Amino acid sequence: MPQFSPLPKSSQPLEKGLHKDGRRLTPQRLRVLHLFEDLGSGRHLSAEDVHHKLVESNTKVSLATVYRTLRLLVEMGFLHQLELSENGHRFELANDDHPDHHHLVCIRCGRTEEFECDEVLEAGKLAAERIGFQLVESTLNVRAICPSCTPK
Amino acid sequence: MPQFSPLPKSSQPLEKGLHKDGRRLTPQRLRVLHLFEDLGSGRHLSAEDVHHKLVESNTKVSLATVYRTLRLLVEMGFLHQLELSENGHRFELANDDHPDHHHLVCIRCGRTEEFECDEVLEAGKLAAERIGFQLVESTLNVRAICPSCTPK
DNA sequence: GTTGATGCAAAAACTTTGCATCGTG
DNA sequence: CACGATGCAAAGTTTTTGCATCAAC
Repeated sequence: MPQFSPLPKSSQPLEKGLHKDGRRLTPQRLRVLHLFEDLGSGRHLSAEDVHHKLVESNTKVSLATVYRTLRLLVEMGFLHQLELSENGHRFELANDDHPDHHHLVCIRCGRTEEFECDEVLEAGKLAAERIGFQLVESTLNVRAICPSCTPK
Repeated sequence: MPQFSPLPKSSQPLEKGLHKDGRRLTPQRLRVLHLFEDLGSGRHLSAEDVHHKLVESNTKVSLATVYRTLRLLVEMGFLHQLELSENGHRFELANDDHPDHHHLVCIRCGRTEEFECDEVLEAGKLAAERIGFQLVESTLNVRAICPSCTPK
């Protein structure tokens, strides 16, 4: 009988949120969320990354379920979906300790740094208000070239 | 013999930029750029949109060439590639009359509005400087829900 | 005439879906 | 034990690529 890594402790908010909508808490959903939590804030993973890491740590999960779960966790507000990659979406933990923040991406090597800026958040909020939209989130994407990729 | 719409006047900046790198000015490249110029600033087209519009106006061009041309025009700085769509990239004219601006997207219906904000640009510039990156561009993506999509 | 660009079709990359089966509640 | 979730494989999207041919320079 194969050895599986132990299931993480149940997540109260996840379980409650799921049951509220008649959904079920499954090991796969728990693992995906815990993967992000274990890695900590500020990690940007693709669906493929998530699948790889889970399979590596002996979690039985299909890529299709990873896609379904990531979409679900975004809808539920546990993850944010980032729009900064050229190829494929990336996901990060939506964490209260690490609120709305922005991304600085090197267009050559893909290195990504984060930063916070209240003025930017305020500007996004104002822009939405002024036109009568209801704000969901606003993020500043800064495209730049990092020191290692700067031509001498 | 089929009737083709007349070729637009040659674009000096496009022609010069191409020749500088040993590239060639082709009718397809000219048409793609002129499509954006004719539509004016603030239009966000997918590769498929561009292909459709060109074929509609009797321009013989393949989808593969549209993709190749869009990438080229972005590299050359004639177009910007937007990162705001869930499915597929969108492109817009990079116009001096219509400088760095930001996008407000309805996450339900996709309606997109633009706005400008100097504070945001300044924040992006500062963030890049502080970490030693060389700024390329910074845009604020505001995700929101437009009035028609707001639940009553 | 050279060599870069195009068109076509095939393939690659990414994501969704139908359906039988499994397992949570 | 009902019905939501999963796995698998197939299909759908979006984008890229190899290669023969075409055409800009």
